[in-house]
Amino acid sequence: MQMEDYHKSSAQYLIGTVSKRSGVKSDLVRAWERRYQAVTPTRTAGGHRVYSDQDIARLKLLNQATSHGHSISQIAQFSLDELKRLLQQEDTQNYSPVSLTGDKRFLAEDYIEKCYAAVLAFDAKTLESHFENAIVELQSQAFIEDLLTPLLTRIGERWKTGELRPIHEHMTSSVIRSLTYILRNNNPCPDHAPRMIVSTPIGQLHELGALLAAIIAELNGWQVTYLGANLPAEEIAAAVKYTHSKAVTISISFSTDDHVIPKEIRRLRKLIGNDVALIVGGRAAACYEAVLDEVGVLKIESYEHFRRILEQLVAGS
Amino acid sequence: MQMEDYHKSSAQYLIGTVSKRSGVKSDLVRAWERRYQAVTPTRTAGGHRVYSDQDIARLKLLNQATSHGHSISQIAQFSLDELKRLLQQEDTQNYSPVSLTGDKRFLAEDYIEKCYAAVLAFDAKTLESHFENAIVELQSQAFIEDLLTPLLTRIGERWKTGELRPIHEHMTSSVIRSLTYILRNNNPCPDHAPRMIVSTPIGQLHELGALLAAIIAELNGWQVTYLGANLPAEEIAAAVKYTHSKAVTISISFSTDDHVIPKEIRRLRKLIGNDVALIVGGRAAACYEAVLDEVGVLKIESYEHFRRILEQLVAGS
DNA sequence: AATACCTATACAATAGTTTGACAAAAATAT
DNA sequence: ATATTTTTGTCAAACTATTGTATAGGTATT
Repeated sequence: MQMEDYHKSSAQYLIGTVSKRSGVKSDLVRAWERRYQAVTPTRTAGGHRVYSDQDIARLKLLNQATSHGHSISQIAQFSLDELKRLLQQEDTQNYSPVSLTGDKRFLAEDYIEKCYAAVLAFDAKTLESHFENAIVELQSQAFIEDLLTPLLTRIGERWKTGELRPIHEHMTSSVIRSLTYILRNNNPCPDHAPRMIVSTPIGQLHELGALLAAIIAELNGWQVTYLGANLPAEEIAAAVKYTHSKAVTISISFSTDDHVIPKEIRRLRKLIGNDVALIVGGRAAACYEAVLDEVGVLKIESYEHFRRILEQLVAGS
Repeated sequence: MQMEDYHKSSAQYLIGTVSKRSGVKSDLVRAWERRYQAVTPTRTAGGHRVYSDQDIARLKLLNQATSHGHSISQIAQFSLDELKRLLQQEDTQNYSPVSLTGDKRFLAEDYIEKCYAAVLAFDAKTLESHFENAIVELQSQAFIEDLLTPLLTRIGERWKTGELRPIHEHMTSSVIRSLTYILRNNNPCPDHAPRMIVSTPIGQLHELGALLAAIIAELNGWQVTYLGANLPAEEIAAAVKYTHSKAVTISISFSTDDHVIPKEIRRLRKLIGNDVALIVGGRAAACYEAVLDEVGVLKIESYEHFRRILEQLVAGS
């Protein structure tokens, strides 16, 4: 999985580079290894030591710690976290930092608050940096489920009450769209992944739901083409044809009293044929129950439910 | 299938070309192949090595990575993605490699063709990978100027003639939006960068122009908040207030005969006041000359001109 | 025929390895 | 307080690995 790739690609530096980066002389690096196993590099076929980024970080911290008066023999075997804590305690003689042991649910809630605050303050940079940290801390899975889904739901609600303006949503989707890149690279999709088109029908300008669906599908092994909001049925159908997609997901966030949406859905079904799965999600999807049932649509009821739908589609082909 | 033909048809360079483009001497390219299988070119009937674009990008990255202290034997077999990640992490610590003299203009034209072909084939994955390689090969600056600008212009034209459909544009902007992330990380913006809002006025659904403006501004040291397309003046103005922006850039791609645009522009100027610069670009901007002059708008005439505007705004504050 | 590319081998410059020694500093015992 | 250990950083010698480059003789392409 990702973890393994990550480790594989992190064994890479020879001792000279490590020395420059960490500030610990080569001889000393070797001595610390010999005497206390402070680091345990792998070796090349020829016997040269090969270090990872973690090792460099470790040596940096050890170096700092020793110059703060700690004896190398005592701290050589500390973990990265322990070393960080050590130095933090010393730098800021204040109280101890956050407990890292807390379960992810709590962590995610914390992030939701921070992210929502950034949205409210219209601070894209901070929002992006919170997201980046959250992806690392929570792993993609929990990031989507425990942070992104509830956050976007909340944004949808607050938008209705007038606490948030359209631009808050625009800004948020802009940030999330650029994050897609990281998420995709964390989970490179297989070569013969099933394809999917994600969009929003004409008249529906809110794209957060669609964006979320696209991300979830990508993380579950689909190759997604995300088209953004507000597209007529013909266009969506054309994209399906071009990409030979097996499924289309559209998101409906607001109900309108005209008949545009039902018409579009019927048209879309006719254009893509019955072999392509049509999936509909979004807060207002329930308002069109009748049409959806009529044309054979899979309705998304929850995050879990969407995942099950995706799995079944892969299995049943 | 088309996909595969398409990929295969791009394997075509001999070692001399590869050497010039990647900056790795021919002898060394061969040595890296012999010793570590860093690249695995195909061969002509006569035994000459034949390389693909991917190989060139790969060698370029390997070259950069080695000058960053990685040992070639350790990284030679890394995938393109792993190498990119490697260098991205390091770009955070800043380090600018020497740019080669090779004529980028020609290279960029080559990329334009490839990218356009991918757009036409509606192949998002390939398009993204071309963009990624191009950013590495051309450096951000030339990527924008010699590849992205002409490519988007061409897409705009072909859209008019009906060769391309709306979804082609949607797909392209989707890909470019997620690339924003790389570009931003290549050029981290300073802490006290001037801020700018970029959007498209109500009724204008084409966002490629705005997207381009946002990217250019970011590369020139602005902190940009990109809001996407189709926003009323009130919203744009609110975003300006929230972010304390010094400038607003809006893009107008199509002229409509109603009076929506002129009204929106007048309203926008009134709402943001005279202290905030109002910049307008886009193919159809010229159609509204009268209003633009009336309310004091900076019109973008070319890539170069836009950059000058940006510089003057920074200087004159 | 000229140029560019091929293989194979060689070679020098770095940069890394081990083993062991040594003195300054710090800790401990007297 | 003084003497004795222990810890710790540094260095040197002899040797090996890595890596970029060079040379020689031949082949492919234009």
